[in-house]
Amino acid sequence: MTKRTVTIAEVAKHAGVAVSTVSYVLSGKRVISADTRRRVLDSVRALGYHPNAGARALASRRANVIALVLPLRAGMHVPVLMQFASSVVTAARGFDHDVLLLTADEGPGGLRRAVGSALVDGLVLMDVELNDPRVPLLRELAEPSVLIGFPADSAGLTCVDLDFAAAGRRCVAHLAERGHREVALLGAPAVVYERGTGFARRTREGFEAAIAEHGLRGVALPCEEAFAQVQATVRELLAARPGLTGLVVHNEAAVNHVLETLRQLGRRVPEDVAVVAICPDDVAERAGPPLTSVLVPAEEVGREAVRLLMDKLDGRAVPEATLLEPRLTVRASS
Amino acid sequence: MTKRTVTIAEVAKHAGVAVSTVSYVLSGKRVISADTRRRVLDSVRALGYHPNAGARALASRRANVIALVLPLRAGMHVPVLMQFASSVVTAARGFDHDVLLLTADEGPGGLRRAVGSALVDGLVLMDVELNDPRVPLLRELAEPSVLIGFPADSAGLTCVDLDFAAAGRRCVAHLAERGHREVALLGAPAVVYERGTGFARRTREGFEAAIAEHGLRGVALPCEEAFAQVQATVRELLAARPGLTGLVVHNEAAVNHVLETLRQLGRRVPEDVAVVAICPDDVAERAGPPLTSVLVPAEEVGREAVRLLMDKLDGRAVPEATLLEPRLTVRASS
DNA sequence: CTGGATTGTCGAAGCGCTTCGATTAAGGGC
DNA sequence: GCCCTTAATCGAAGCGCTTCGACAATCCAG
Repeated sequence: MTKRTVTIAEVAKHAGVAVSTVSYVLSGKRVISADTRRRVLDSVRALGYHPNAGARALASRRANVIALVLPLRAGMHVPVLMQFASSVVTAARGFDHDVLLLTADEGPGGLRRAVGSALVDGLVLMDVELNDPRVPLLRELAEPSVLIGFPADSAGLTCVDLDFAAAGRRCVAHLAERGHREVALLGAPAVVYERGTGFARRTREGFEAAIAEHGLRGVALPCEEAFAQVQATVRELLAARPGLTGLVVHNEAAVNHVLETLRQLGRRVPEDVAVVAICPDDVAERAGPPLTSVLVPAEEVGREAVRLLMDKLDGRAVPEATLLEPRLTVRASS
Repeated sequence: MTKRTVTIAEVAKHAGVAVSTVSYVLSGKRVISADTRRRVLDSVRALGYHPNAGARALASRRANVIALVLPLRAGMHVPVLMQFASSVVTAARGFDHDVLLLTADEGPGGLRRAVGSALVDGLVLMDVELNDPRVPLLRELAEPSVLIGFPADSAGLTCVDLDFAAAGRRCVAHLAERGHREVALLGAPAVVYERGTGFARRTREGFEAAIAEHGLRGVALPCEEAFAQVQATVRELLAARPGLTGLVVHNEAAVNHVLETLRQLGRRVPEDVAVVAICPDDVAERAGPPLTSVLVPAEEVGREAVRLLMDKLDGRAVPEATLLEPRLTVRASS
């Protein structure tokens, strides 16, 4: 069907116009008469023309590609990353851009190379931590960029994330509304807090602020993910706080273990203990019972990140911080 | 530090050589004296030179980029995809290639565009199903490619995957060795079999072949993922087959629910029922008790896919099918 | 009518790189 | 010592596209 490789010159000849006219039809950067435009587009279709990406990038100094930079230890916090990635690609395609996948494993050289070689026009960094080593590099490169997550010093950077503090508050507010007076947060494993991962800390801060505000009693505890450890944590928690009737779980790997332990201890959910989780919807829906939850809106975060980056690439001003509102879905656990 | 954008001409001037000499030093395609080479490389470093990717692609007709094509409904089978992606990127970088992320959501046009515009030199398709719509397109495009997973008709295509049939057999063999005589496979949700997803079916076939071979009694059942449904399935299974003492679970979302149900029914693992899972190591390790498991070696599959693609790009012959041997890790559940 | 805008199209000059001869300088056989 | 290799480097011609200035044709105010 289509010839081996069709160039703009062949399209121009086929349509009986100059090469530059074809280019202007395709880019819309100059006015071309409707008649000519139609003929050109017909030729494009007839020949199966696709502009050569390299040539275009070279001439226009725009690759129309953005980089999506994976976090360092890809092992962590994994399932949601794929959703980010997927939505970033979809959103970018909506702006006629492609997405290059980069890992931070390659070190600073990798980013420097991608930017220096003009492979990409901008960067989206996923899962940024409080003291992320990619951040100083980013400042040095001065390439348009958007971070998913907040570093310790976010001055001058464009960051997007779910408002985890609000999510923590939202969960507590929900439990307070339901009449619970003593609650607890089971969060990420201790090592995650130590590493300074923003989302874990911010949820805890939101949780603590909200229990103060609502006049509840409560604690925030880290929570490991192995069954035996979860079991021990939950046992100790309930033993230490017999009056506890509300639980916020921000740990999707542990949440099923938490539920099982409650059942083992004879605590019914939601009659004896109400549970609210911060986790993806599929985990919440599959749990027994299905969990009232706040979702990390990966889809929306990715889309927003791309939108912001496109604004920056086009020289528009963007807000430094974009925090997405948590939405709580009530299911059977509260 | 580094100037705005350094070109090869500036490097050449700085080193006192011709532009082409710099190019040959960098590509190694012609012999350059050790002395000149050193001077050129010094200049490259001093100026912070990065070859412009677009120009290079245009002149050499090689983008040094491969496409990684996500499956259609990214929702399915998700966590492992990120591991694939990550290992594909790492492997590709080892061959001095970058990775462009494409979704199948964009439809055939997306692939056609990426290939037609010479954005990419080759394709890796993730999570290929038996009747994957991307496959006919791939044949039409005739672009070097490697599939992760096997379509119904894989003639002429290069495919890589874990040998799921062998994995199913391996699990049964392990249970047979431990003296179990009646076993069952709890697999993917019914809809996955109906869609014709290769890995689910092949595991079941391996399982069925192996129980025949070892003279065991057994059934293979699909398994939904919601807690209540898993519970019902396990209850019915145990009621129908009181002599059952071995379970193979090929469903990482359901496996914790299966374990809880066994506990509820008073069946101890491994004393009363042995469980072997096909799932990522982290899920197996976090379970209670930690599960004997066969891992989907995502890391290795990704690396292998890239190696094969590079061979094809360099015109080397490659085997059509590459099946990776399953490795079984014995933990506390068998 | 005429002259200055406006509209639509063309041609050519790059963008930064690779690659193909061509060229020069040594090296070696006789 | 001469001629033919071989080794090392150079120069120039593109690769396919965008973009700028120029130009012809059309328009409309005066």
